[in-house]
Amino acid sequence: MKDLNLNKQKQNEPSESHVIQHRRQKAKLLSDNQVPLFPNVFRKKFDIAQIIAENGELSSEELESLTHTFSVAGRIMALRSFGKVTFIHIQDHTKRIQVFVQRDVLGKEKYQIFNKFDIGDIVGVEGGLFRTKTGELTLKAEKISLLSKSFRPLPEKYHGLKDVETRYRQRYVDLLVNPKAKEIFLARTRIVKILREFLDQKGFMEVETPMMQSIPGGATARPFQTHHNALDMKLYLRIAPELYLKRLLVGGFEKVYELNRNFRNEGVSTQHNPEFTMLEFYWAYADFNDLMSFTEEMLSSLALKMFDRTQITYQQNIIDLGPPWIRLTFYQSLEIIGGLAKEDYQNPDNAKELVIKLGENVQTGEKLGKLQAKLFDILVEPKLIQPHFIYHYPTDISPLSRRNDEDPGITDRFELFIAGREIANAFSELNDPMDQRERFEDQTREKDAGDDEAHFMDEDYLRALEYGMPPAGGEGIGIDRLVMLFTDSASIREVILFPLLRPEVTSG
RNA sequence: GGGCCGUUAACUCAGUCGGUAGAGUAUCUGCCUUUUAAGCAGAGAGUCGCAGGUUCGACCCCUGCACGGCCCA
Repeated sequence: MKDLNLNKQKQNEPSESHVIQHRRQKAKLLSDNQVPLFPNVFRKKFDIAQIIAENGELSSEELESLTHTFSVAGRIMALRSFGKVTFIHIQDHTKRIQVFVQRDVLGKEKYQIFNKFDIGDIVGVEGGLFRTKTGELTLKAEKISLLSKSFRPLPEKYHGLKDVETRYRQRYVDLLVNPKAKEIFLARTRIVKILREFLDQKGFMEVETPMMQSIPGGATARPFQTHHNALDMKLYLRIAPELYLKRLLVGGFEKVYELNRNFRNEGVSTQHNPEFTMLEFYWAYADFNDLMSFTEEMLSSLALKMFDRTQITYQQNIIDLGPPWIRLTFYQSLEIIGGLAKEDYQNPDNAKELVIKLGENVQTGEKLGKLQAKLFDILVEPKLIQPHFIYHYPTDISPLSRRNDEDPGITDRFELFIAGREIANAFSELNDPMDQRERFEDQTREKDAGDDEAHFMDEDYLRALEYGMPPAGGEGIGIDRLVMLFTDSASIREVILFPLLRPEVTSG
């Protein structure tokens, strides 16, 4: 095989990295020598982790006495050549293992071909195991073949890929070179799986309801709009599955859940991505008190399954998810944690003045409940580091919740806060169609007054309630935030594989 | 939407009171049969985010824009 003599060749495309050009030329050289660049014929017999688990403890002598070979496939992540012998590390979806490649074993021709392989190439290897002088379990290659040629250089081996923008835009590279990134998404998958198992085991049934809705409901948020061409109709991406799941309670399913994407047309921050994942579940013949205990059990058992204990560390805070969690009413929290007196938050003028003093905007005609919620957001929420259930929210910010039997101004609703953030929102469901209609009408008035987050009127939902919905409790848990908590991630973008970014500016 | 910060080689980063750029890794060439951030010798590689302005001269100073990060709304 010829040498490349790359230095003598003029680079005619200066916009492209030299590494890429070199690799194109190498690829051509391999092709010219009848080495396929992307063959799909190799079948590996082992995952690397399996080989290490089953043989990692064996002595040199025991390894020598093994009669069978091992075949693995993976990406070359490191390459150290000594001329007639080369060490590489290959990585598959489980682990890395060192491979020792010798000219005397492969033969001159095949070794020369192997010498054209690059870091980043995916290869298949077959050979026996041995231990190097330094004791590392290593595969002695009897055969090594190219399975997929790589044309782009991987990031620097020591510092890895740090640039946050590149990590998000090219997550495939991030996952390849940053073990922490990979761990986060493995954890995410485990968390989701454990939650599903928990709900399944409790007799809940997973369902799928529309993500494209003609009336977006179930949350206070601005929706995305789209259009269906054939039916020539306006559609919205759902902001929540809530109203559909409750229709299913009317339909006779008593325990349902949905764990999937919602879309809200709002800004991007460390805690908001326009598309995000929610778990919502509805439980007939249960109320918000039942849901508090249920939530304690669900999340503490999740911690136990993930870490074998109920304590988790989040951004330097040790948070104990072991039940029972602190329970305070909304008003209690304003007083005890927010440091307010009754007249500060119960008198609308005082509340309004205080909100403005705290630097928040107030719209004209804003209801007391909304002002109180703003006071809560500023004065209370950031202080709720350990798990807190805050319950009995004002009725006028809870248009789908059942009123409290003693006090119609508040609802049987709670939110769960951990690490200063809302993790769950739950309530005894409002199943009185007359009350629900009035609440929708209220919301419609607010929408007309300019609140584009207010709820839409949904006549079909009201019709469903008129057939009769069993008394029930329902809850939503933000999965992204939960994963942040369990993976100690400061930004939601760390737990979303492909977070929303502005389009990349392509030069030329 | 506002404030602050960042953008220099494929990657990680230096850098200059304003005199058109450096290191390590990676790449290429040569040597090397137990290395592991391998080593040694040599070489190539940059529209200093983009566009204007000030200046004899701008990567550096000024303005605008783009993308990203953090904080605030």
